[in-house]
This record gives sequence, C-alpha cells and structure tokens, in this order.
Amino acid sequence: MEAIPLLTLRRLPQYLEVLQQFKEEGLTMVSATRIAELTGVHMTQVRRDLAYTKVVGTPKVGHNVRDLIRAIEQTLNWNDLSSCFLVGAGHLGTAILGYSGLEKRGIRILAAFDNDPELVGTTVNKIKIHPLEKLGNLLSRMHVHIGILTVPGAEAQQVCDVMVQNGILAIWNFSSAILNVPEGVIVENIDMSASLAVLSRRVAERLENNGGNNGEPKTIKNKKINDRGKNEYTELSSTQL
Amino acid sequence: MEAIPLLTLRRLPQYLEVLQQFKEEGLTMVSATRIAELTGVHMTQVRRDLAYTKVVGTPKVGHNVRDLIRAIEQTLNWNDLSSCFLVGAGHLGTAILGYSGLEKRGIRILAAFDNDPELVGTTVNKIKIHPLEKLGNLLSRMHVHIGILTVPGAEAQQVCDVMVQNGILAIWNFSSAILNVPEGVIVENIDMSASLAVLSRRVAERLENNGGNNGEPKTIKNKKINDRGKNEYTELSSTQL
DNA sequence: TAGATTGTTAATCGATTAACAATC
DNA sequence: TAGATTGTTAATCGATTAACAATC
Repeated sequence: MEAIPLLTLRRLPQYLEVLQQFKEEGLTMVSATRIAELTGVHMTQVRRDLAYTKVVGTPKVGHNVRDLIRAIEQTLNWNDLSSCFLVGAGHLGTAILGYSGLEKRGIRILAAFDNDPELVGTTVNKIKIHPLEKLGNLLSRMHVHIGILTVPGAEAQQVCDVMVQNGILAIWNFSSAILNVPEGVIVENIDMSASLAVLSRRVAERLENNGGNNGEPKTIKNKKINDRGKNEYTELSSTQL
Repeated sequence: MEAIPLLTLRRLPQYLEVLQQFKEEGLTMVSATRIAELTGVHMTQVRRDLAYTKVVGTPKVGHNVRDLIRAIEQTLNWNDLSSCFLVGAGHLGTAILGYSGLEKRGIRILAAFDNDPELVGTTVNKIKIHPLEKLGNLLSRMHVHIGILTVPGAEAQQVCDVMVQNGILAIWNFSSAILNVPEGVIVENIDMSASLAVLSRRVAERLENNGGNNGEPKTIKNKKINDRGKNEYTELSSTQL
C-alpha cells in the first residue's frame, strides 16, 4: 500500500467537505478547478492529490461527485470502522466521546478509561467509563490498536507506555506531551500549543506592522489568508466537528 | 516585525516544553544538540529556529535556559495576555474554558457565548456565558480581537461573519468548517479531520504492508516515528494541555 | 590549548506550481 | 469541432540538512 504524502492526507478531508456540499446540492459532476476554488488549494495540487485516490476523471467534464467521495473515503480507510479506546474522560475526552463525526471518519470508540472514581461506571454517549487499571488487560484481550489520549500532559507518557506494552499501533494524542514510543508506533498529535503559537505570532506581527492600529485591518472582500491555503476565494463552508 | 516561518512557529512550543523540564531539573545551560535529541527535531533545524528568537548562545557552552524560555515566549507574544471571546460552550468549549494552560500562552478568555438558554447565565472557570446575540455588541465595545470558535460546523460561518463585522483580527477555529474571511483576518484551524486522516491512512498502510499481521509491529526500542519529527530519540515528555 | 558548540552559507530534498499534450 | 479539463512532466519554490569557519 502506497504511502501518501502527509500534506495530501491533510487536504483530503477538506475536499470531502466541499464534495458533501455538492452532493447535497444535487450536483453529479465536479471539476478539480471548482474544488480548488472552494478550498483555496491550488488547482494543480487538487489534481495531484486526487490522483492518489486512483480516481480517473473525464476531460471537459470532471469527476463524478459520488465516486470521488467514495474514493477519498476509501483512501483514508473511513469506510469501515476501527475500534479504539479513549483514555481521559475529562471535558475534552467527553467532547470527543460525544462527537458523532467520528463514526463517519472510521473511528468507533468501544470504551473509555479514567482514574477518577467519580467518572468510573458512568456512561457518555453509550460508552462506558472503566477504571484506568483495566486498560492494559482490555487492550490486549480485545485487540484494539488505536488509542485516543486525552489525559493531562503529566500523565500522558505513563498511559502511552501501557498502551504500547499492550500492542497499540497508533495513538491520537491530544495532550501536550511529546510522546516517546518505539519505532513503528504511529503518533498523531493534535497540537493546540503549536496552533496557538502561530496565531499569537501572526496577531503580534500584524498589530506591530500596522503601527498600533488595532482596529480594522486593511481588507479586500472575500479573500482569505490562513495556513490551509494562503490565499483563498471561497463561497461556502459547512458541516460538523 | 519579521514574519517567522509557519513550521518554525509550530516547533517553538516544543522547545519550550523541554526547556521547562530543564528548568525544573535545575539546569542553567542547554545546547541545541540536547534540545534536538529530546524533541526529535534536527540539530541544525533547532539552531536555525532559535536564531529567529534573536538569542545568542555561547560556543562550547550553549544557551541559558531561562533566557531561552523568555526569548521564545517573547517571540510568540506569550508574555502578555491577549483578551479573547469564546463562542460555543458545549463540551469542547467547556474543556477550553477550563484549561489553565491558556494563560501561560498569552490567552485570557474574557467571556463565552452560546445560544443554548440552559447555558446562558452559567459560569465555567469564572467565565460567564452570554447569549449569542450579545457577541457583536460586546466584541466592538471591548475591542477584543481574538475569537475562539467552538460551535458546530454548520453554524461556524455565521458566527465567523459576526466576528468579522465587529473587527475581529484572528479566529482560532475548532470547527470543521472552512471559514471564508476577508483578507487580513487570521484563521488558525485545529483540524481534527486532517489529523484523523493521517492516522487512519498510516494505520491502514501498516496493516496492509504487514500482511494482516495486526499484532505487534516490528519495533526498535526508543525510536519514534511521528509527524513532528520523523525519527526521534526521546527520553522524557511533560506538563499539561 | 583542543574540542564542543554556535551561527551561517551551500547543497539537498520534497512539495508546489507551471506548462502542455491528450481527450471527451 | 473548439475548448475545457484531465493527467503528467518539467520548473520553481521553500524548507531541511550538510558542511564549515568562528569562538569561548
């Protein structure tokens, strides 16, 4: 199975988002050009990214919306559900447990774990919260190989170690800890600090460069600057998460 | 004020994390080499990144830990607090309202907003939740220029528009919506779908390439693969988020 | 001093964009 | 058909890594 470039993988869900929109609007065909306009990704980039999904379009016409959605979902393995455990049922963990979008993205949380006796035994979104001590045992018995880590940073490595010892293959890490795992274990970080760093600095740069004019920045209608696509002309947004 | 490259900004908080560790351990000096080892970032990369903070180290000795922490925090503008509003006080919003790490990162949430009458009037972590209708008015009156968006994707663009109309400068977007904003408005996305896409695909690639051997992957001790730094040899993790 | 480490210039690498032939 | 769009090869761009002189 071919390794798809990191940045391509990150863009695919964006295409999926606008494609869902098109589907809802009843469109059957769409061009890479149109997807490019709505996501702010360069037209050529979109074509190249879509090529990784093995879909073939028809010149002058474009791609079939339904086929394209299916192809992207297949590429991301979002068609069938992977079982996973969530550790850390605080506010963030609860938010994730309650998030209906996960199942659309191939993730089914089978059980949650926490070391707070108040939480153990309760249920969030039909998912039971177990004591943390049971994590290792259940992981190996149930052959779960994806873990969602929503514990405080100070406890993250510890929980991570238990996961690794019990055969976990991938960890979706929401803590700020830089996890130390053996080679081959996949770690994907939701790095809020990194994101905030970019935001903070960009704000500071702008305020300083505008000479303290902290009111309206100079703007041009409908042009967007962000880290997804630098300059973007978009017309719509959409759905959940 | 110089524009620091995106990927450098994302790495700076990682350096900060290991530096805090060093400080707690009582170390006064640290080399870029050591930081590189613990974060998995290439040694030369670390040196280059640190150069953006304008710190100067001393050959053979390295950098002063306290000075380096201060320099990075200054670079990210994490020293003084920026006021901001949070919109969407569901589980995710509540998790963010309760997160103490924000103030260390230059963010103070002054008020929250939601359209659920059940939530309006309540308080989370001493932050009052106001009705959504008051957002525009308060934004412009209080000269707040950072907004945290934790509403469902379907409502995100709408709220975003209100923010923009009332002079917002930057939006920290936790929804899956691709926000359409005028040029000059900074959007920083916490893109869970993008992250999950990478995780899902990498897992699928590994399972397929191992020929269905979904038990233990081949591993080498203490070597780490993730998107922060490809190959990382690390010894510790740390703190919160 | 000798050697580790800094700061920076040059080389490499990977990802993005431009260009264009193929085609429905 | 003519022209929009695809798929792909070549050129460009930016970020990473290698190399090395300066130095405490």
